[in-house]
Amino acid sequence: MSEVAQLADVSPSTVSLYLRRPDEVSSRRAERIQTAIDRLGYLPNTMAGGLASSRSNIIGVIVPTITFSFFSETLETLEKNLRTAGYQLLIGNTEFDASREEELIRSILSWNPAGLVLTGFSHSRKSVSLLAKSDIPIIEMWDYGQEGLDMVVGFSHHTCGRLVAEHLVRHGYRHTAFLSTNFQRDIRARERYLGFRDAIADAGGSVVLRELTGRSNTAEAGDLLRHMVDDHPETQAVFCSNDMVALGAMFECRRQGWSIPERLAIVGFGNQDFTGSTIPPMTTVEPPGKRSANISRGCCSTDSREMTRQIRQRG
Amino acid sequence: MSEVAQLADVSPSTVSLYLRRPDEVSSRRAERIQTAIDRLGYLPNTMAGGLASSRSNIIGVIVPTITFSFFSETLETLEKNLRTAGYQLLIGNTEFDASREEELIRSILSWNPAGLVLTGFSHSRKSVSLLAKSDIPIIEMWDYGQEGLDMVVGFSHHTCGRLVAEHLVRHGYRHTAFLSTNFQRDIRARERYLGFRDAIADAGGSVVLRELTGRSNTAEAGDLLRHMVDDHPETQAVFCSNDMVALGAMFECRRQGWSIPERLAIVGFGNQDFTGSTIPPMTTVEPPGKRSANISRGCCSTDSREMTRQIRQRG
DNA sequence: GTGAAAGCGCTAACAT
DNA sequence: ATGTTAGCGCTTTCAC
Repeated sequence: MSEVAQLADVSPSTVSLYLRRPDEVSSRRAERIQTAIDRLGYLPNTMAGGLASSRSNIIGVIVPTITFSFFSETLETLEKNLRTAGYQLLIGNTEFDASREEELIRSILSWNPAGLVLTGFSHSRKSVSLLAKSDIPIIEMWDYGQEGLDMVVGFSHHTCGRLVAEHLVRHGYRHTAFLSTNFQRDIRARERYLGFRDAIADAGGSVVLRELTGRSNTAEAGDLLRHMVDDHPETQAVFCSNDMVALGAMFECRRQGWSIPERLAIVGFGNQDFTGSTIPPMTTVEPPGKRSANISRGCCSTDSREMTRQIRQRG
Repeated sequence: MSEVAQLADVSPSTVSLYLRRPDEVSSRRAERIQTAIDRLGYLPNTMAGGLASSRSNIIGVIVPTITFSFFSETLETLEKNLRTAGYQLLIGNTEFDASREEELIRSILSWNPAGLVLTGFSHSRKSVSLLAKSDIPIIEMWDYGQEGLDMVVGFSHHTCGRLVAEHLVRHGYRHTAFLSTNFQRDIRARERYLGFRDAIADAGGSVVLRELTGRSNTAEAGDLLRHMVDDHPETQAVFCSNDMVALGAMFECRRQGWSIPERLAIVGFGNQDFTGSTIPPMTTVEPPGKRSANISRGCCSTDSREMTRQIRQRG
């Protein structure tokens, strides 16, 4: 920067000012500075700036995995919105591991981030105390219904489960199943299950639970479904923890000659692009992943409950 | 840090040394320092450290989008491997926009990263000159066959297209189509098309090209396929630019009563999890996304051509 | 093995 | 609107 200042024949602080608030520098000098910057190919040193101002334009985002389409879409939307506000995302993925989350929080915090976005409410005790010490804005996303550390943007998975259950009951289904990715990994799938189970129970129906052992695996979903129906032939409807699981279930139905939804109704979660093209079109739930990006504009609505109502009835 | 030093009754530089190379500090003091760190909940300031040492543990990774499963899987694998080596990923997504890439390169470079991973060979002139000035290791991934800026890890999409074509020709198909996400966005899909087209031409066959207008859209893929077959009923096989497009194509076939692969063979790209569960199981290409992570261990093999041979013949 | 001193490249008062 | 000055919290010599 001092080189730029020298070449432009101004003081370093004027260059600094120009870089941060260009309109507070006279146009004559601004021009000279810009020329010098271009000539030298000057790139500011963000770390020096961050140290001096003791802040950064980094916003940490911690998700369980970026390979789930709803998380990667959330990230992409978040990034798109925050970028225009001048922020950079530092993305961490925990792989559904709490100790990994703690480690990530620690390392992100050490960057003096402008904010931190976490997934869900479940954090280690140490993570919580780390976060308590920092005074940056913290957002917990993708869940709703508990008291958060700071701000909460999300929806209630329990309610989501209830709504799907009520939807199915309304259509005459009583004997149901929940086909899920592993609860230990996917805590929110468990919440949806609990809400689903409660509402089905309220309606006097039954719920059979089946958890996959691996990560979201379409093939395993098919196998589990087949065995589940063997054990519980009365099952009329299956709520799957995500669209990929539901896709696996749909293919298995076809393999077994079970018509959808007459023999077995299938409901997904995620509203992935392909769900509108399956045969029959898949009934699924659209989580408000794209709206969560609004937090960047200070609109931290926690009242997104209504969004889980967005059950795409298709089947 | 000075607080820690005071509490542990050592000098700040000893604390610094302890943090970086613990075994070079006497165990007595090490213990005192660790106690002080725990008591104070001390978190190092990465930016100060980075400024002083003029390096960082950041590795920038720029991909077109994190919502394509092969990129998000590459990212996850990269992250897993680099994390153990003490690095942090700063992920940027260009949304297939070259000017956006330049912007990202600029902003990542300003963090003094330890390295930079780019997707493909296509960079703006300015990006190239920016990168030339920096002396950090640069990796171009997900493509192969051109001279790179520094290191290259990937495979030839052109060859991939050829191999799929040869595979189809070997199975007796001559009249083919290429159903693709938009070439302007997905340059590598275009490369696969070119290789495919050349090899089909060599075999005396025909190729009809259809590009989607939006982003990977299963529904649009179905529509395009239908119209394409209307126009070219002689078509026997379709190579799709990714598995999602292929999924849309498969559903459309079923909708139209076209048996796979008798009426129409479908080949995908990506080897996504679900491809093994479709009816019939989808023939697809497994890109070496997970092996690209080996770059972290200094193994920058560019000879990954053989990997495109991993055509999962299933149909 | 440990500490003192000198920066790293900026920003943020403040004075002009 | 511009320049001067004093750090930001570390790392890195270099003595000891």
